[in-house]
Amino acid sequence: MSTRRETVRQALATSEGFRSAQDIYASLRAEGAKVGLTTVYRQLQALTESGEVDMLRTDDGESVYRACATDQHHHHLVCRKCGRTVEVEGPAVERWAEAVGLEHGFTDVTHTVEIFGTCGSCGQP
Amino acid sequence: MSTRRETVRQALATSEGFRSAQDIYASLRAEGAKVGLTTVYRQLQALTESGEVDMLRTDDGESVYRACATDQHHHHLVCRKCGRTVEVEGPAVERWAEAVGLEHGFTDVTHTVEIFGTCGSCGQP
DNA sequence: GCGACTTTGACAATCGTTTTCATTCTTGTC
DNA sequence: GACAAGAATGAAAACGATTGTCAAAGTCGC
Ligand SMILES: [Zn+2]
Ligand SMILES: [Zn+2]
Ligand SMILES: [Zn+2]
Ligand SMILES: [Zn+2]
Repeated sequence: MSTRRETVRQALATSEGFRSAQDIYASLRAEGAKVGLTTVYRQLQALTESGEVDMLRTDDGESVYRACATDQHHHHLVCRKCGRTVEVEGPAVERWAEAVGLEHGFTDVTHTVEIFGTCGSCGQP
Repeated sequence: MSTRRETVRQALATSEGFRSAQDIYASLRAEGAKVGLTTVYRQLQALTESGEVDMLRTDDGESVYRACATDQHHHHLVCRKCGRTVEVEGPAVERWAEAVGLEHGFTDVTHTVEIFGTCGSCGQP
């Protein structure tokens, strides 16, 4: 459908880690794509809502996006320095979160789980 | 030391759930306290750094603060509607996160885990 | 009281994100 | 093709939480 959607999708597809909207916008412009910042935001939002793209917030409140390989529920192990990201699953955590919610009488239980660290490449001084 | 620190501490102590800086500032002003927004931010930052107060980000990017009962590492089960919050611990999750990090060669592994839901009181229409 | 140092808070500045709205495509119809 | 109606686009303005600035006010030791 939208050619802009494809442009943004492509930018994410060729990225290893999570990237911010501004970041994506800048690199798209750098490579000559004619696209506006507003549209990048809109497409990212649409892609996120459709589940094609994962979004999370960095420590400083910026939203960052990533096109993950799997479309199943999963979490991330993210390198604080280079952004390298590994998709991880943890059935035990899923069950634990659900159980904790029910145990306290909560319904519609969801959770956010992210793991941060310094990856092997970035760890060597 | 600072009387302002105590004011903010008190505002948090009498709150059940997480509250934003602006929110705290507004209610302090409402009850006649003479304090500036900048100072509320500063005190919250100091309290957070000292570990007395927990901070997390809401879906819409706002930072919210809470004076938790325990000073040990823990996570939260938060009601989406009324904000009621339960402090929860999950040794298994701690180990899992650490293991996932090491398994992929990551060091200085940390994690964020929050559980959201609708509490019993808010669930009944 | 006085100087040195710290704390405070009104205000301006920052910055990611969202709104606005006029212009530019698309698409369906004649 | 021409043309109207609707959707998509993006430049610029608006927004809102947070942070920086800096002069005034408070604290402390003397
Ligand atoms: Zn790395
Ligand atoms: Zn999960
Ligand atoms: Zn509730
Ligand atoms: Zn933990």
